[in-house]
Amino acid sequence: MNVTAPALEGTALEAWRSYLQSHAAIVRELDADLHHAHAMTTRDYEVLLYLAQAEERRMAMSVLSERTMLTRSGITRLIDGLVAEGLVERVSCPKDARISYAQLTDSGHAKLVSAGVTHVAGIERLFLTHFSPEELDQLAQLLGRLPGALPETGGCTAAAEACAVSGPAGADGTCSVSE
Amino acid sequence: MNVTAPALEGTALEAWRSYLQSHAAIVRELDADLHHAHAMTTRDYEVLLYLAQAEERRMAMSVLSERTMLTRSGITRLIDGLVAEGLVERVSCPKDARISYAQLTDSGHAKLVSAGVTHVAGIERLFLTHFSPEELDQLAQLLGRLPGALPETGGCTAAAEACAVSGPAGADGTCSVSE
DNA sequence: CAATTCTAGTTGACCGGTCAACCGCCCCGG
DNA sequence: CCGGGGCGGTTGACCGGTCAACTAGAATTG
Repeated sequence: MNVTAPALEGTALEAWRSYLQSHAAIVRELDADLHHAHAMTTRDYEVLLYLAQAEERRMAMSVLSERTMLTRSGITRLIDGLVAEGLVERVSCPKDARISYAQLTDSGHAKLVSAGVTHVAGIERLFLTHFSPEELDQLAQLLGRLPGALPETGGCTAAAEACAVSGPAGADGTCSVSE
Repeated sequence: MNVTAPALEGTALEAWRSYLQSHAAIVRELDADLHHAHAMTTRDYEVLLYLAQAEERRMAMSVLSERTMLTRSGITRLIDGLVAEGLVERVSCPKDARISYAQLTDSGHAKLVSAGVTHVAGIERLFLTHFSPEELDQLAQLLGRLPGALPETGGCTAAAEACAVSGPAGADGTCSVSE
């Protein structure tokens, strides 16, 4: 008996396996870096970055939950943590009393900035340095076809777009955070 | 203030972001498939596959924990679950009473086989179909350089090697399970 | 052989996340 | 204007995993 579809033999699988394994290893390491250097989770970093990029540095919980691909309760709890550390505040919306915003504090912003340095360095070291610029283009072009990847914005104009931080689940942006 | 290292602008990031996002989306979907069709976790699938490929269809807990990149306690609990479902049995080692093996039962094997069909189909659908054979080679070649990926076995001989199922954390093999 | 030390596995406490139930508030139709 | 339904957010119960402490059995050494 054989579980393998006939098509799945030889090198096709190698791409898949490298894809999986490298991802696991890289993400693990990035997490460890961030945790070690800033006592912070990749998730934390991600939402801090989202907030920093947002209008007024605040976002409604549910918007945040969509972006991060966490459930609403998940985001509630994550923000609870950030609030406890003073990196974020909850502010309520005058227009709609149901909404509560998570707003980046100054200390949250500062922490994001310093964490960003190590995080970006990690991406550089673990991913980018392994390829030439042409190869990175190639990769972007190939991986862009996969489900979930942005459909390869051929010459996207605004930094805003290019910056749109990571995406579903455990992504991490690497964008400018201006001030 | 700017978090981004100067080098990290433009398209370089696109490769990284597609890499992250596609992985999240694909893995999520694969998980959902497996869960929906077989009420089983990708982790479960992974260890069942390891067991199926192992000598005598059994492995010591700690070996299993290395392979799956779970902690020993994690593997204990995971196996607890599989035992409860009757997919695996614990058998003790006559030579060394400290060791206990997890051994695949017939029903576990059957379940693996049927789950394998849907899982492999998922990989096909979500990953492989997006590329031509040449592109898959390219990808394998590029991704193979990343940390954690096997170093591109140029013409690896044995199926055994090619089959060495996924790797660290949440990998999933796609190999033959013969009997 | 006894004492030490190392290894395999399990267990308890906890953590980060989900799911489902819930509360409070908006909004829309009588 | 008020009653019901839908939406935003939080909360409780649980789950899958880690870490640290522990137990039992090997191995090593004097």
